[in-house]
Amino acid sequence: MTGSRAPSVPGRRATRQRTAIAGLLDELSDFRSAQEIHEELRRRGDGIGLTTVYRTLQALADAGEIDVLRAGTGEASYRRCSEHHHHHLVCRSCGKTVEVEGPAVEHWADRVAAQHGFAEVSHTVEILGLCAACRQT
Amino acid sequence: MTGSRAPSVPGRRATRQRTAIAGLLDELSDFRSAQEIHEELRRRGDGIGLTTVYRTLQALADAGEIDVLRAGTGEASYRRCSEHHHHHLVCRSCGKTVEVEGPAVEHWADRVAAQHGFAEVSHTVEILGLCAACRQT
DNA sequence: GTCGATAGTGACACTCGTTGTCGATCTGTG
DNA sequence: CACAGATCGACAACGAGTGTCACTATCGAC
Ligand SMILES: [Zn+2]
Ligand SMILES: [Zn+2]
Ligand SMILES: [Zn+2]
Ligand SMILES: [Zn+2]
Repeated sequence: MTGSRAPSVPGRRATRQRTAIAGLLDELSDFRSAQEIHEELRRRGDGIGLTTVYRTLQALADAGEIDVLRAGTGEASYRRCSEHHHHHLVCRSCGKTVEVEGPAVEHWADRVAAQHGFAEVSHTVEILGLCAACRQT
Repeated sequence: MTGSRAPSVPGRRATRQRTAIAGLLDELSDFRSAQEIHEELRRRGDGIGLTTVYRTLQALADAGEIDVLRAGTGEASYRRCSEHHHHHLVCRSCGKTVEVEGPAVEHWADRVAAQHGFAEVSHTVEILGLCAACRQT
């Protein structure tokens, strides 16, 4: 289903490393840090440099192919997401992630910004909590 | 008059450095990083260590006396805010900050989290844009 | 006012996520 | 296949933030 995503961008070559990273991201459903992704790839025997992982994730994020989540510590986490605009509901214990939408929020943000004379508006909305599974311990 | 905010907390002493930091925060209306606050205090002749600035801001944030904003880089910025729950509308060019409220957003976040079985919910909402002044250039 | 316990300070070393460097290597084209 | 240049990755460097610890300042007790 999430099969072959052509690099398509001119000057962007398909390499073993990029294929491995993209493949792993397709498997995972929660946000993972660059270091976690690097470790997992190494564990699987894919020799790959940490620098390359950082740069590839950065490029994918810039291209809008993956979402970035900056937790409290400033450490960035990455996740392959659907294309349309959405936000995340994340378990602060296990990292379980749910994509959520909220037209009301989108309108509110635009309206508030306009009322104060702001333009070219963007916004960040993240919801953190404890999922049902993590609560029953 | 945002005059004298008593340290009041037992074991919390009033020092020249803390008074200077609190005083500067009272003057400023936009988010400033620890380093910017440190520089400004030095410029004014208040000899003060960067470590102390970091720790004092951390303590004030923990005590809920100031708000923390983590920009894209992970660098934290601080600002004295009103006490009730609110969010921020920030100009990405000049840093001008407006406090905004949105009951609709609060309810939406709680409802969405509950629907997915999440508890102990918190959220982060920030709106970025270009203020009217910055647009006319 | 002075004394003393102790919270606070700050120069410095250090952590850690992330980025810069640059010679070696790989890819895709002609 | 040969080649230009994109890419890789080990290593060094960067920068925000924290830990350390000897020195200092605060403030309640006297
Ligand atoms: Zn969970
Ligand atoms: Zn949105
Ligand atoms: Zn502005
Ligand atoms: Zn809120």
